Amino acid sequence: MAQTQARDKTPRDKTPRDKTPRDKTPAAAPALPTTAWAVLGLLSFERDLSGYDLKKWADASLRFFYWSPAASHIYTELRRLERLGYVSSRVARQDDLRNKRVYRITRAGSEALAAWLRTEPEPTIVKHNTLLRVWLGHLADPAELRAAVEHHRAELDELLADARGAAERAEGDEAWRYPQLVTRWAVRRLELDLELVGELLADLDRLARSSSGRRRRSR
Amino acid sequence: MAQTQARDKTPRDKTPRDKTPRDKTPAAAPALPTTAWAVLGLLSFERDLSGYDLKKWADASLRFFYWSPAASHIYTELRRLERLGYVSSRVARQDDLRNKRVYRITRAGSEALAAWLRTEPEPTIVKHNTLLRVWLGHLADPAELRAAVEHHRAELDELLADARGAAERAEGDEAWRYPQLVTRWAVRRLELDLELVGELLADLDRLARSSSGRRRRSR
DNA sequence: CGTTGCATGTAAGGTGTTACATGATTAC
DNA sequence: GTAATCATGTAACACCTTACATGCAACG
Repeated sequence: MAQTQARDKTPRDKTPRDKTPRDKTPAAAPALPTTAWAVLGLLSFERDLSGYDLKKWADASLRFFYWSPAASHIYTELRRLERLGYVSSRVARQDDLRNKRVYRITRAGSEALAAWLRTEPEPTIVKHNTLLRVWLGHLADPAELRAAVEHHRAELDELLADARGAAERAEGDEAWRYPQLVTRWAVRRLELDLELVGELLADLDRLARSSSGRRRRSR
Repeated sequence: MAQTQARDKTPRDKTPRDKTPRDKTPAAAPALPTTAWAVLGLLSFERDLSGYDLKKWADASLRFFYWSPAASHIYTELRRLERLGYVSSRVARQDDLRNKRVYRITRAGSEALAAWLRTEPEPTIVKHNTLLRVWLGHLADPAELRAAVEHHRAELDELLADARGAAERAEGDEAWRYPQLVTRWAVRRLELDLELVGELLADLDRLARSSSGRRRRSR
């Protein structure tokens, strides 16, 4: 009962639902998709980042415990945040490269972000697409099932390597202690996940062996 | 680089994209949202289930390692599956209760499902909304941060209890060995998650103590 | 000379959610 | 009497993705 429900939207009251805040007081954080808060959060660490920078940052940090939005999505959210007054932007001239638009969090943005942090966290979302296939194992060829799980293991390996890299790179910096904490947590979690995958493979093999007596597989 | 990308859609070729299969040979599984396969998968275990039944089933199994679709969504997917010929339905009369429409997987449905199982699993999706808040800990009050994590722990506790219940209930049944395997896996994973949350709380406390010297919190 | 990185954005549309409507029966 | 369970469905729409367009600079 915990996993599904969502980021409570503003009650649907038929009016075209104006996105601009109805008054100046930012008391409670207005309903925004988590992506917007995540992008704003990235800008709370470093100023003058471009959409392109933010995408790279997201890939190098958010990705390990949340997920990384599409680049085009980041640009869209940035424009929304600017409309709300949560970020300001300016064009940074680069003589060697193309000019870029860099963003900076505003006072109002910091306050809104802090207010959002005080709201109750949405439930964790886990969609384990490999497990879903294992769950339907009675319809699959044991060897192919195994291959799917091993493919998943390879992905975890890669993700873990990346997360470890990120954890090392993040070391030492004062202001980044919380992201560090989370990155280390992500590493530990991926390690445990890999252990579980190992057990899963063993279970799978046992199951395949035990039913190989009257093996009546089509195809 | 693994977490984001998605269920590769059929290449966008401008034509209105007919959903009905273009010919009779079901060779490759047509692109369908995972939810559709999950619903079809539920029907591969038991026949003559109503939309209502399926929702309950999803809540009692899928939920622990995937997620549980909204009831209205299940009804929509069932109609799509029937249009595709993957399920058939009939009205089951009930004299005590309202009549209901029950569904059954067809031959074509089983084959399409098996074909889908042979496709490469989509990457695992994890959106850890509590960790996202911890990640932004420098903007939060330590006590409130702790409360958020404890709230998450309570949710995990509840989910774990439910998963354990499901694991017990599923025991013994021949045809359900794979779902059992997955449910047990989900239980183990939730247990590990709870351990990690404990560690996280300890880390958080350490961090809060170490920085309580020049505590300069706004508000 | 093709690919990769930098850099931004539009358009289309799929996936899934909430809100709500409806209505009967059983349980407290 | 009122809440919960059974049972199905429509409408609106938020969220996010892919495909694609554009263009320059550097690298091999």
